[in-house]
Amino acid sequence: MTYAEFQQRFQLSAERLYQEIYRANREKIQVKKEATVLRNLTRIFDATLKISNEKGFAAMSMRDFSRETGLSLGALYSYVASKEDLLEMILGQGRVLVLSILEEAIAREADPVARLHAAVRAHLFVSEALQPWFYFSFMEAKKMGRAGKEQTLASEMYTDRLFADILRAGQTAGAFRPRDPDQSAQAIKALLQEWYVKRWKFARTGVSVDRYADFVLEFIDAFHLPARSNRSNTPSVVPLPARHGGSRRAAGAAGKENA
Amino acid sequence: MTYAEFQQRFQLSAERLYQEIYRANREKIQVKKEATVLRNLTRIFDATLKISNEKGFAAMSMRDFSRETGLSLGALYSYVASKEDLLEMILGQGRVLVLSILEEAIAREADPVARLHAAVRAHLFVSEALQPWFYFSFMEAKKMGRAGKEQTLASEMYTDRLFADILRAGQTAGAFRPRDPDQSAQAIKALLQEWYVKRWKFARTGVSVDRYADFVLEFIDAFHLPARSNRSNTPSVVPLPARHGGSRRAAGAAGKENA
DNA sequence: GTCTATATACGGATAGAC
DNA sequence: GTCTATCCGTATATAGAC
Repeated sequence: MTYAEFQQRFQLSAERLYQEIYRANREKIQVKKEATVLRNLTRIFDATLKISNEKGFAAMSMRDFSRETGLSLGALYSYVASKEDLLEMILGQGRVLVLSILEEAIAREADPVARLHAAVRAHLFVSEALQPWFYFSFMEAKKMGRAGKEQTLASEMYTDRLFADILRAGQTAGAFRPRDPDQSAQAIKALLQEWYVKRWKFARTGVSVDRYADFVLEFIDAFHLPARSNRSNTPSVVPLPARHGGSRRAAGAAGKENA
Repeated sequence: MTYAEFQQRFQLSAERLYQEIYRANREKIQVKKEATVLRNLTRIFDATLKISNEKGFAAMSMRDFSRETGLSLGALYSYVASKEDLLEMILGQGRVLVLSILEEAIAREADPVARLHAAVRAHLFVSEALQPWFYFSFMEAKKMGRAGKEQTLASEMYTDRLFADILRAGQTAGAFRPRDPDQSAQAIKALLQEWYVKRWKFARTGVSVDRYADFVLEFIDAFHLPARSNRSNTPSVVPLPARHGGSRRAAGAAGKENA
């Protein structure tokens, strides 16, 4: 599957995420006219992700926030009960959406190798479609209260297990070589994480999700698949020609993970 | 090389890092008696890393800080000009130390495979010895001013290139298969980063640095080395037995990356 | 060198007019 | 529904005694 095909199938976007957050918090929001609420919540969430991903949620003042959204302080507080509430609204709902799509994407695959590939691609594609949210979630999750942290941890362990189970099943079926499934799952997730945490690097080198997905899968396959399917000296992912013009963007790139 | 051997050779510790920070900032510090300064700076840096790695540097108030160090607010300000200054002192000096050790560790290795292995092990071992600093640096680097961000970026690109150059040289020499050296370097760094960013996971599963180093090297080798050396079905890194008692620690673990 | 007490500003949050 | 004006706690940072 390519990213374009994924998008055609799942129609995943920030707007979709925002709608889900709205649906889950409808009663807490004072303003009632749906069209208005959706328009302003979009501004609110966009601004939160933008400012936070530049300098951190804690460093985002309500006044920065007011300026970026174009709404006054008073208006903001008729959408959001508190700054902490804003954090939990955003973090809470995203996880559900991500997991549901991941599961739907691998459900139809029976073959272990196909399941592994589908899961890797799906994770990369979801994090591509919702990159600012993923980065935000990664950086800010620890600042939530006790309940929020436990949910984050649970969801982290859930995806670890999702990958580990695919590997275990594949090893039992003889499709994968014997490798520690738990360590492999964690390593795979580290490679997936790289896509949304270090996105500015990929932007600089002009690597697309599809290209990165191919690369990651070759890397993972080389370790897990039997040697026979892994003897090639001509990878599908060939080196790019050196990009001498790339350094022009270097100066301002640190911290602009959200560009 | 094992971690124990690494430690015997380099004697790397938080104290060593703190001494280097002190040397680089000696004239800015008002207090002059060296023994006193070193004792209190140790408390100051330990407290900063501890509190920040729990809830973020921005959320650490000077009163938290005063309580943790056992020094009054007034005393703190005779060591540190401002909170921002504290951030830059800590982040600035660590990078230099890390790079010097990395280079020293690979200098004596001529063979490409040995160089790659030495670099991977050295990076893991340095980040093990200075884990709180690495985590802090990863999470807080973007909150620095313009100059600080550029240095961070430069150092990030420098290590990228260090790994990419080893791969390139090895490919020219025929020791590695043709794989995009830049993408590989980034992937390797993602695996190294996992060690200090998700440390609570390794603590939970009881994985040591040495064990993780073996795993990462097998993973990397499977992708880069010619198929002949990569056909084994009996990896040196065998799966651990399942740990059923592990979930007891689950509840409080999120956010305690620093334990 | 270290403390306590305090100046000063900035933060989140709310009241009430429109 | 949105705004302006403002409350009030907490933050960083400093002054000056010991």
